[in-house]
Amino acid sequence: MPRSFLVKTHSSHKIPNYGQLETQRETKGSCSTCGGLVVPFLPDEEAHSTLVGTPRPWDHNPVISCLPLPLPCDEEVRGASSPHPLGVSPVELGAGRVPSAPLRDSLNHLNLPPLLFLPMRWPPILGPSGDKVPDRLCGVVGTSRPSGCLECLHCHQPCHNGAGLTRHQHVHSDLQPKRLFSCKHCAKEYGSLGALKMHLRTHTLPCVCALCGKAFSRPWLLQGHIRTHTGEKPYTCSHCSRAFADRSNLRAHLQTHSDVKRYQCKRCSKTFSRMSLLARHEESGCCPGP
DNA sequence: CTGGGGAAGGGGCCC
DNA sequence: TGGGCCCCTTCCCCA
Repeated sequence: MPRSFLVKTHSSHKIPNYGQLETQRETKGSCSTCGGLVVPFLPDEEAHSTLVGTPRPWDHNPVISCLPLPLPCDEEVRGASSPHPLGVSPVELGAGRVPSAPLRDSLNHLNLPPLLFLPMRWPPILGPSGDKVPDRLCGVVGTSRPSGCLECLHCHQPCHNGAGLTRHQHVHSDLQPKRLFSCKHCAKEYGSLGALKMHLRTHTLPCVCALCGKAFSRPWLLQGHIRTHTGEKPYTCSHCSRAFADRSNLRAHLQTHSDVKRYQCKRCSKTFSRMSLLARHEESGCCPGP
């Protein structure tokens, strides 16, 4: 497929609105860790089976912010929903914080586990000294001890505060199921939401050239593209003084000056300056497959 | 067919 | 957490 097809022009593509996602997270009064949106709590299967209908330590000291629940639809928010798996109503869950339909759709497409949005009417969480625990500590899975400090649910290690508990629980990272964030546009999966967000840019192409309208996933790609308009070539070969707009192209060019080519055909030992040249060589029949 | 330049895509790392 | 940067790779085109 010609790569030109991969580049969406401004005229043919709606300008992506990343602000839509961002503004959804700026709602005041929500958890600053998850933005009231996406801190999935993933109990293992056993924990999940005991979770439903069974009082847990955090029922009384909800140090966790988000429980695995379906994304509520507007109807559910208004209280016309079916019984909740945890036996609580959307109102009890503080479902006043509900993402917009487009955002909800986006989140659902991310194949995230079902989420709950941060309850707004929970009583303040009190720390060891009786002070209110800041919102930033929510998302930590733990329970309070009689002494007032927090305790790890995995090994009962006492921690003085939520941050300490968070740090401690990194040692249990192998107990957490590995989560994958799936792209709604393609089948790719990523280990973090940040990586997925980065990938999503390759679909939305938010960086648009003001001169020709071509769109790119990242600003520096656009920067490199603009050089094709300006003719700027900041990367100069020290051997032949030839200049390039792209550092990688200079690197490839430097290979042409090298006596030793990096890529060698396993069959005929011929060497090539680029992998693509070697691949083409092999495809042309030097190394026929079995 | 081959070598090489140009342009661009995308993951990872660092600040 | 996001942006910038690095690096590698891929694809197209031309000599």
